[in-house]
Amino acid sequence: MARQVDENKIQAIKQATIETVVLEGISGASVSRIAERAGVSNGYLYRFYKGKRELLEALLEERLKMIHVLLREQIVVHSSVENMIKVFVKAIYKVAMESPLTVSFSYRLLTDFSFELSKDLKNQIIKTCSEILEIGHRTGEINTSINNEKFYAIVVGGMLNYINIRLRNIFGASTFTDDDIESSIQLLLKTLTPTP
Amino acid sequence: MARQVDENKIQAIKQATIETVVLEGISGASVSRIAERAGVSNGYLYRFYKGKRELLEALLEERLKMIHVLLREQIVVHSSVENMIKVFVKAIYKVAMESPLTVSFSYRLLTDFSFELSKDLKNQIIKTCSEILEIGHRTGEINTSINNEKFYAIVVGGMLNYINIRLRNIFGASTFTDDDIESSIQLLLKTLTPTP
Amino acid sequence: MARQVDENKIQAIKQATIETVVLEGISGASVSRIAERAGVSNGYLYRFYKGKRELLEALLEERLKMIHVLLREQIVVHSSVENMIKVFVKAIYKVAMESPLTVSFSYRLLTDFSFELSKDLKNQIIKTCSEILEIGHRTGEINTSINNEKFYAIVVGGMLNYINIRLRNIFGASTFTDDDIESSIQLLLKTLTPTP
Amino acid sequence: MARQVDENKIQAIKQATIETVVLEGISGASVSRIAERAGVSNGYLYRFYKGKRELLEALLEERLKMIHVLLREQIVVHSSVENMIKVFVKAIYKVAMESPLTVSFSYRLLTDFSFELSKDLKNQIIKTCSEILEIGHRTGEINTSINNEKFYAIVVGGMLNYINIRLRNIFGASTFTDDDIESSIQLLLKTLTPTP
DNA sequence: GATGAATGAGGCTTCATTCAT
DNA sequence: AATGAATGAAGCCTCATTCAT
Repeated sequence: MARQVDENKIQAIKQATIETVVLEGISGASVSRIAERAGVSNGYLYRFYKGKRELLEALLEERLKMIHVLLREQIVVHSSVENMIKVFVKAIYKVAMESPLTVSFSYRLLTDFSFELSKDLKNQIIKTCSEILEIGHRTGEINTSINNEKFYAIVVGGMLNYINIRLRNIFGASTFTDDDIESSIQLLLKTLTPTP
Repeated sequence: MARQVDENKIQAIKQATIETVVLEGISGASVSRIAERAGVSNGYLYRFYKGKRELLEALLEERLKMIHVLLREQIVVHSSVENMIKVFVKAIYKVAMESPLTVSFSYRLLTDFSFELSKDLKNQIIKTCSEILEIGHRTGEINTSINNEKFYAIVVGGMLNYINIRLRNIFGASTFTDDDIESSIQLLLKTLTPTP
Repeated sequence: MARQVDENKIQAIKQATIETVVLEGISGASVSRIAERAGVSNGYLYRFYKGKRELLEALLEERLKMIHVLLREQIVVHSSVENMIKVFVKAIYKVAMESPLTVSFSYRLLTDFSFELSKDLKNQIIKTCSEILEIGHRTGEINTSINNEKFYAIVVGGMLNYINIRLRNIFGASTFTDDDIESSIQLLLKTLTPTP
Repeated sequence: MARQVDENKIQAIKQATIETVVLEGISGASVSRIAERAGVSNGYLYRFYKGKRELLEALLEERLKMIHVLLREQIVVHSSVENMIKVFVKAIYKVAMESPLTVSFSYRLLTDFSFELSKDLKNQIIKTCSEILEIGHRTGEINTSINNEKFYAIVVGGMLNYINIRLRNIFGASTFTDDDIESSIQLLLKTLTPTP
């Protein structure tokens, strides 16, 4: 009887939020500006999110969950950390090329201490990291001085940081070459490797 | 004498700004809170800065100019990129240990695309990077696929990112060991080095 | 048949409005909350009322008309003011016991100067009051210093106020005894009676 | 050095709040309208009150404290309940004539279940009521069936209600005669008196 | 007819900025 | 010179109302 919820509009809100946060900064991302960019009325987003913070955190959660899945998938498929890293890095670059703003968005909120991930996702990420670490330590691929936190900082944080800086100047025409991917992989592996 | 007082107050404002931004977030850093922390009246701040944004950008500029100087100094003193990196990294860590909030501050604003560096500083940074790169390419220490942007991303961005993540959990008691410094150096050199 | 359904829904809306206003306050009584409580869609309500204010005023009008009828009926049946008051008070208490929220609702809106009764109802009430007054003055039952306004304030306002205060603490288990009724009657009569 | 807080403006805010609530209803009393009427900027009142609710409750508290004082003073001066009531009623009427809106304001907020008095004031009021009751029960002036709550409802609530209804139509030129006062006194005394 | 998706005016509040003192 | 009183634009959010379905 009534109009159906317009899925396009929800997507538009998500997309507009990501764009606005990245292009105008977190404090520049006012609800009005997001709504305007999404082509939606000011109060509409409150039908789906309790407020602005919830919107941002939900999006951060969604994006990081996606990244986590990329990491977790590798455990199932590969038995060496090297291969896990290789495939993971390639996957991240794929995302960065397809929707660069998304990566910047994740990075920005992750960097801002005032946004929190859910306990649940945090635990999953820690679990995945320790599983990979355990493998790496067993196979001797990962330096024993590296703990969960450092591993995450290097692999996820490091990748996001690097991509973010690169993206800063090349939005739109963002192109990463195979060399970029390959050198990132080598970089990460080297960092994790035990010092001889 | 009068000028002395002013200098102290300006320093207090700068320090308060850095602390407030890092500890309460960019959006939590209102002018009142900064002024309060600096022990200065609300409007006093406007004697030196046109507004809040100018204050933040001036501070960012100042901090990054400082970092730039650390980099530039090396060109004069050293002839190999390896030594430049070594001394630069040590210098950055020194700053991070003496005033960790300063590093976090620079990182936070640098990450936020809505804050801009001056054209002038940008150019200087680019110039310094290309001079180092030129040396590195001549001596064969740096991979030819690395351009100005990548160099900056890796050396400055990478360092700030890594230190910031480490600082996140250890404010106050922040201690970096010689091992941290050494491994960062090795990491950067490895990344820059041409693949054999 | 179709009309039957409508009648039920209108009643549900009315009842829900009364409950919501009393239990959540006038400003807490949003259209959505009323509609939700009535088990009706948000917009359905606008088929019968132009807007929220009209809904509230129509209900206030309806309830006060009802109270007015209780008063007016007495003129036809009784010839002494004493009897009029007696029966009227009993009738009001009956309503208060059967649907206490209704009484609170009328009281709340009547108390709020921003809601208006229709000119028509106002005139009817004035007319009824002056007819009773005329009788009372003729029979010597009512003090000549009491005019229409005072009469209304004492008899209707006073009753509603007293019942409302009592109800405030006893919603649900609201019980008024015969003593309550009797003492209210005595109180009103005494107040109206000429001082010897 | 800096401007001094303008006491007039604070008074203007209080007065404007009272006027707006009474004349436009509680829900019509928006912060903008209050500020406008007070001739003060929109955000100014947040320097003195945390928010709209606090402003209203502080004012309610202030006004009711004043009424409570009027009641409490009588205990010290008089030994019979009759005299206490007499002087109290006269005092209330005085207030009603000097600043009628104030009385309406108190009544309105008191009637709205969503506004609360402080525990402290509540306790003081209860204490005062029970002291008067105790005296009245000892002297036989007050019906033993009347408890604190009923006493308060009849004496304070009843007076406010009556005055409020009367004021509704006569703002500005509000005049209460000595007869009004006298009949209110008789009314209250009669209500409290034990039935023979 | 009936729904509830969608709107946007308006509410409350914060805070950068100005300016009288 | 320095303060902080005062402003008002702009932010977040609610909700009465409209209208496509």
